[in-house]
Amino acid sequence: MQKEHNLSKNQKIIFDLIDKSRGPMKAYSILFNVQKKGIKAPLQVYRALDKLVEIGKIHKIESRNAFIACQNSNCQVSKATAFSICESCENVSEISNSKLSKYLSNFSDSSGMKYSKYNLEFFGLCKKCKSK
Amino acid sequence: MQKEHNLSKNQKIIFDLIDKSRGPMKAYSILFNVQKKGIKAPLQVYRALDKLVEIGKIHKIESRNAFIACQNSNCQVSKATAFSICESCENVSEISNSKLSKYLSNFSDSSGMKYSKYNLEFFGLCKKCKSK
DNA sequence: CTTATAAATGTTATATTATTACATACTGTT
DNA sequence: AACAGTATGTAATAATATAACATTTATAAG
Repeated sequence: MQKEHNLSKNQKIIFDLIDKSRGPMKAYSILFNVQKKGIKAPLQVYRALDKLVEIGKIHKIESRNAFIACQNSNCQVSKATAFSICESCENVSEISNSKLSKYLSNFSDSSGMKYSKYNLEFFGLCKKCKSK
Repeated sequence: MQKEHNLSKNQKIIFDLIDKSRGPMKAYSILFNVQKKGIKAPLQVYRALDKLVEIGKIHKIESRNAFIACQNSNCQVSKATAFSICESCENVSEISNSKLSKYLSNFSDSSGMKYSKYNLEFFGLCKKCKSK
């Protein structure tokens, strides 16, 4: 049961763009693409991105400074994320594997720290690129 | 048996600084700190950082755009890294847990992609910050 | 030793990513 | 209507990172 977040005008414009995109999008590429819709400044983009990340509609791919729509319908908040990234074609996909997420969500080490969030990025070559 | 990498002058200056630092250091803070040693330009710093990352002497904390010395003596290359990050004091430490690294190194999902590298960042409150 | 090659350095300029600061407007309560 | 919280608009600037080009140093092969 997903809480309905009524996206604001800018949030909706930016989410729709990212959601339609094939891969992760960078902030200034988003900006360029939404200028015709009246969004003129980087800050307008970053504010929408911040909110969309906060509510889990998109995730940030930290190693790429790029944003991707959540591909995991029951992922309400970005607190347990895993991605596979092709180092050749830069294709990114979200991994939803319940064993992995269980394992990592319950992970604790000797430091006595309780983790509330994690982000995991796997790198390699995707099927297509491997066979080239 | 660790391959001896003879660091160059700039690499050594920058590695020593990061290694002595308590926590992760940002590129421009490194630059500021090594200017008295004759390193004047961002690119000189980034080139040394790139090399040090490549040979595994330091790691990049992607979510923070910062660099930390490898705390794991047998980690020759940055191909399997995990960190715990306190969201309050920003303390970062490298996790070396053989079960975790085995689990992740052997992980494969349905996409048919074979991973050659991963980076995992856990977030939470460290012991000190939790008790405040 | 010298020639070739790769790696590292120095320098300037510029590209890319992200935030500060401040003013205004919209949305949903009580 | 008054308030609080959220969102927007705009300009300026900070922070992070790379491109391009010239030169020098280190390493290895002949």
